[in-house]
Amino acid sequence: MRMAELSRQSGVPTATIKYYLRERLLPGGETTAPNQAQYGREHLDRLSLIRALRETAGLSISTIGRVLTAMDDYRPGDSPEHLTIAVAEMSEPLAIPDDETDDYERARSDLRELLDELEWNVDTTSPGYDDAIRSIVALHRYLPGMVTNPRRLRPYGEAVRTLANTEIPDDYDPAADPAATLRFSVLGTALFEPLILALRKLAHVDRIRTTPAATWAKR
Amino acid sequence: MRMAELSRQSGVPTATIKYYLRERLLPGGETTAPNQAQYGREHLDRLSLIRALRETAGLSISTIGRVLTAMDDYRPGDSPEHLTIAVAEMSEPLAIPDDETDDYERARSDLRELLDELEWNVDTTSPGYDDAIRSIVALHRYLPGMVTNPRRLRPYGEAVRTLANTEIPDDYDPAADPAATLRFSVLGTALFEPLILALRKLAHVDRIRTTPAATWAKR
DNA sequence: GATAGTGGATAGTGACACTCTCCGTTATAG
DNA sequence: CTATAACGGAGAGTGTCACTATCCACTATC
Repeated sequence: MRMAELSRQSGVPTATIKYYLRERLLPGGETTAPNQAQYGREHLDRLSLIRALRETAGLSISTIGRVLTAMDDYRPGDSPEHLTIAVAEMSEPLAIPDDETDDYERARSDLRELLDELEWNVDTTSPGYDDAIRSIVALHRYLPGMVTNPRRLRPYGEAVRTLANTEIPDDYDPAADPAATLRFSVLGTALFEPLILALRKLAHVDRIRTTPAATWAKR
Repeated sequence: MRMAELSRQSGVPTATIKYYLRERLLPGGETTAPNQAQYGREHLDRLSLIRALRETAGLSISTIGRVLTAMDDYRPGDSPEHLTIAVAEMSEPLAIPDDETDDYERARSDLRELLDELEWNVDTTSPGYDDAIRSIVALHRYLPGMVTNPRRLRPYGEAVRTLANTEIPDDYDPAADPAATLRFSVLGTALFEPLILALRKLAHVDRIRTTPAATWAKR
């Protein structure tokens, strides 16, 4: 398969494929002549992964590059925890502005309290940790008076724990097919995110339409 | 308060404030002379809302414009369901490409089945509906073989329903302070989103580190 | 009355994700 | 064995976006 066919099957314009090649998101094909290369199923799969992360998850090209590099670095036999390294690359590391260390300290202690209460076996380098800090700081900043202690945050922790339990079943075996597991791990994280947010909005509508009816029915 | 002071208190550069004024995100101050205007607390609050939607929720300027317009159109006395109109503006309407109607039809029927099973009182115009369709289509497209019937999606629905129940408590009274309720509704939707996603990643790490230990401990 | 600051208009900037054009080379149809 | 189409690769160009900088005549304030 050469470029035109790769473009046709993937639905990605050749100019864009060339761009991804330049950015090293996509490995080059096997060159049969100075200006001829063969692409295979692997390129098709990689292209589909890139488009999913780009269009659906909204990641930038450079972030996708980091995620793909982390995925490529995975070796069968690595502990399953390595699966999370690629996921960690999906978010930016935390940079604390000089004048806001207090806010971050408070957020850190709130999160630590929450994680202790939930008895989660995670640490400050785990994927999601920095994002959680950022979110809690934003909550303090933009919804002043919003408490972010475990009493308030625990429902969120419990809700996502039940999700994690179904997403990673008891018989989950990362050793079975490491490449497929890795792909599923990254895509699952990225593709289910917008679904969760969308369903939450729908749940809000249902809740407003049904439960507090008594409050406004009498007006 | 004039522009320099508004900038100092909000932490937003004057050039950016002027830009928001041009884009009509921020109403002009009360003009006391051809080149003098007074700004108040309302401008400070609005600016904080804009920054939250921009920086934390990552919404575009034009989307923020639509959300703010919807918020401004809210009138005390409107049914609480109007609270969701501003939230609906946070997402793009669904545009179905000509050649993919089948995928969308399948996604629609899967979602309908799920909503029926959950007995949610929502419809196709509710905020989140189009996003959910988009997500399910992406799941089919990028994780072929992924089933999206209620058996798979129900845990997500149940998880966000418990969230909605704590986010909108039984004694929730939208008539109490409509402006504050509206602000809280929009900001709550936007600011808790990244927190949910971050906690989900942490839950995955915990799950991988604890439960399926038996699977890889023997290697 | 000097100087700093103001609101408003216009133009410029840098990042981003492509997209276009060109080139010499290679496949392939007639 | 041509003629033509397609190829891979390099570089420059494009459109959008969210600001940011520069001017300007005018106003506040010391």
